[in-house]
Amino acid sequence: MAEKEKVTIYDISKKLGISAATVSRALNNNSKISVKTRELVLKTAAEMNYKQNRLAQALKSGKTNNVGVIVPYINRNFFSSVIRGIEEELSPHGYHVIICQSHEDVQNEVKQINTLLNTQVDGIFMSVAKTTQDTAHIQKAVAENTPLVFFDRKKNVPGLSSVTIDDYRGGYLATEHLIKQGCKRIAHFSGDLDVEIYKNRHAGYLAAMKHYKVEAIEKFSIQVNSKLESGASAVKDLWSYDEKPDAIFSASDYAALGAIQELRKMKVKIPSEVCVVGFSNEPFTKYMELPITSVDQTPVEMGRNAAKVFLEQIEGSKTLTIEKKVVLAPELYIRDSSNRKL
Amino acid sequence: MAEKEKVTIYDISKKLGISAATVSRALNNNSKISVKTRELVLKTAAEMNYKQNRLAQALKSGKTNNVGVIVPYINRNFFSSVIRGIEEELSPHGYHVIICQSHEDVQNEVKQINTLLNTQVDGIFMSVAKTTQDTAHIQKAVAENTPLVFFDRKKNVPGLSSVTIDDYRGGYLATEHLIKQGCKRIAHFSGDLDVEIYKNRHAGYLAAMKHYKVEAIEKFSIQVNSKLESGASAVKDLWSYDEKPDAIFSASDYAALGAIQELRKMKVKIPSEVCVVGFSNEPFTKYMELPITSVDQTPVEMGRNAAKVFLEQIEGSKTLTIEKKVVLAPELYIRDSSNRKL
DNA sequence: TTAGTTGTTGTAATCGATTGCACTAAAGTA
DNA sequence: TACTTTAGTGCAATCGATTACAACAACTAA
Repeated sequence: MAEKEKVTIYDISKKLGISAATVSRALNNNSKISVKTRELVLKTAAEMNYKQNRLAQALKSGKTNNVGVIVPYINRNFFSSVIRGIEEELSPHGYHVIICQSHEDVQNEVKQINTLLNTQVDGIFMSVAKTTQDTAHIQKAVAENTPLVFFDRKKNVPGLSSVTIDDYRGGYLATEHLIKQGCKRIAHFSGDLDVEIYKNRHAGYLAAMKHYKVEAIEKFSIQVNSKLESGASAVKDLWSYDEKPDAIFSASDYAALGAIQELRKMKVKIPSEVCVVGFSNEPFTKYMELPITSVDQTPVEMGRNAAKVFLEQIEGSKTLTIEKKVVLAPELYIRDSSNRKL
Repeated sequence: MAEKEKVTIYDISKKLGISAATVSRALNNNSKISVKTRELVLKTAAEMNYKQNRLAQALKSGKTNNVGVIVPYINRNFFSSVIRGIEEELSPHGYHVIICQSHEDVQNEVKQINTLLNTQVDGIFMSVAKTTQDTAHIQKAVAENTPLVFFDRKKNVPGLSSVTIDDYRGGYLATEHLIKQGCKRIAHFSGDLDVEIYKNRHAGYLAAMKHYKVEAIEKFSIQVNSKLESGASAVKDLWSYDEKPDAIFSASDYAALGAIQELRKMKVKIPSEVCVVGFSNEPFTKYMELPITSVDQTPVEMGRNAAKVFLEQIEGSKTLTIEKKVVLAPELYIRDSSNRKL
């Protein structure tokens, strides 16, 4: 009884004694069909609870209305927010979003791209794994004519568009803010400088220092990872020096938090003695007893923009691929950890 | 030049002067094919860079290897973690995960289910919107024979499986823990009691109170939403009474945090004067200067389990649908906000 | 030598929707 | 009245892969 009774256009055509072609045309609002027939078909289709089989349609048209998103981990706030942006922008256009995780591993990236191409997605969005160097797998998407848009972490592949934030500017803003708080010895916790985003944040930091003629002490630049312990141990290192920093700009919120916890243990007062600024505006930064100043990457906006670039790309002339680089402005959220003017 | 040259089995068959059927069989390791032919086909397919068109295959087989997940918002930590679990469990089986957001609105839920059914997904996972009452749209999936598995927020629909955590037990554990800390006047911040999970947490709270013979003062049960302000204002209400609570078990981490912030303003000492326990184990709870005790819902496990239920359901006999209710045990993470034995 | 196997491959239908081309009948024109 | 348009439909091929059934060759058994 609970038989899956899938109604096709043939069922409708049989019932009405007309051809399936006519039914199809009526359902698609084709102009060369009489009003009478169209209404009859539409009415019958509704009655029979007809549902278009998008699979068949996809096979015929070569368009699945599916897009794939590849991120390192889907449950990182930043990535899930970008995906939210993509979904919300694309959903009204009838697209579905398929998610894939690379687990920060190029091998997986390769597999995911291949299976996505196999399932004939209409486009791919991706933020590459930290370790990704070779871009052969990405070129493949280009070769198959599937639009691919990078977000946040990109690679330079000719013909491919990207949406990123201006990490340089983020680094600059954060540092400038610290300088304006009166800080003179500003340390920087950077991520892996081989990764573009961290390199840019670092460059922004240096540029601000230079612009305001504040000396950037070399040993004050420390490489950390996005873990609390990493920030804590960096603080320990820094405070072993005679001259101690009076501010920290961390490229990671987690390292910033670790630093704050360590500083508290050392009874260093924040922000009066040391100001701290993080990066990413992770949800926890605003919930702390001492809320942490951070650079927001506007992830939802990033997703929306990536989606828009994709839409332009497929709606535009198929043959002409336009490489588009969208750079979003980061926003500095000033909170207690660096606000001396309370 | 960058022409999308999709190689089909016909191209292979033409090149080798054999039929497409033979090629198909060779590629599918069909037993009734000579080893020689098979190897020749496989070799040629590789040379021509043949890629199976899974769309055509899906149309033929009626199986897309896609599943849909419907959640209120994808960028809530809990939901994205569940999705991660689903993805990681299903991906090795060749499934892709399509995500949809209901924005806590039944209308959207209806639309999403319909479009998912249209695209012929092999299964649907969902956590219903808070306001969902009517289940007609869900029944529809049942009628079309598409397996649907609820997680966390479920509805009672005959034949449908679900994976949830034992909210009752979570409420009980949290309350029991508070009692063992010596708390006697334990308040409860509940969510909307019409929502099953909140009702159960509340019931668990009451059960523990009863079991340990601690009086559950009625006006100490306050309904809040998942916002900081809500928790803060609930604290204000409570502290207007002559007899004040010495513990708060909040069904929401956010309300718990709001409560803590308000208590701090009032110079109430935590945990010595008041112990606080939250629910969900949001990432921020462990990062606070005063880390917050919370009930973990093991979201990734929940996702994995939901995926397993789905797999059993489709791999088992198609005709026999088994309703399976998986209930996971929540875990209490005891942290400083309620730990007096430091 | 003939009938019966076994192994291998081809033919053609199928999944459901779309669409170029052909055809019919009604309307318009001379 | 005879001829051209034009609106409305149907036929059949197509998208790419799968598979029941038929066909055929080679080989075995009688």
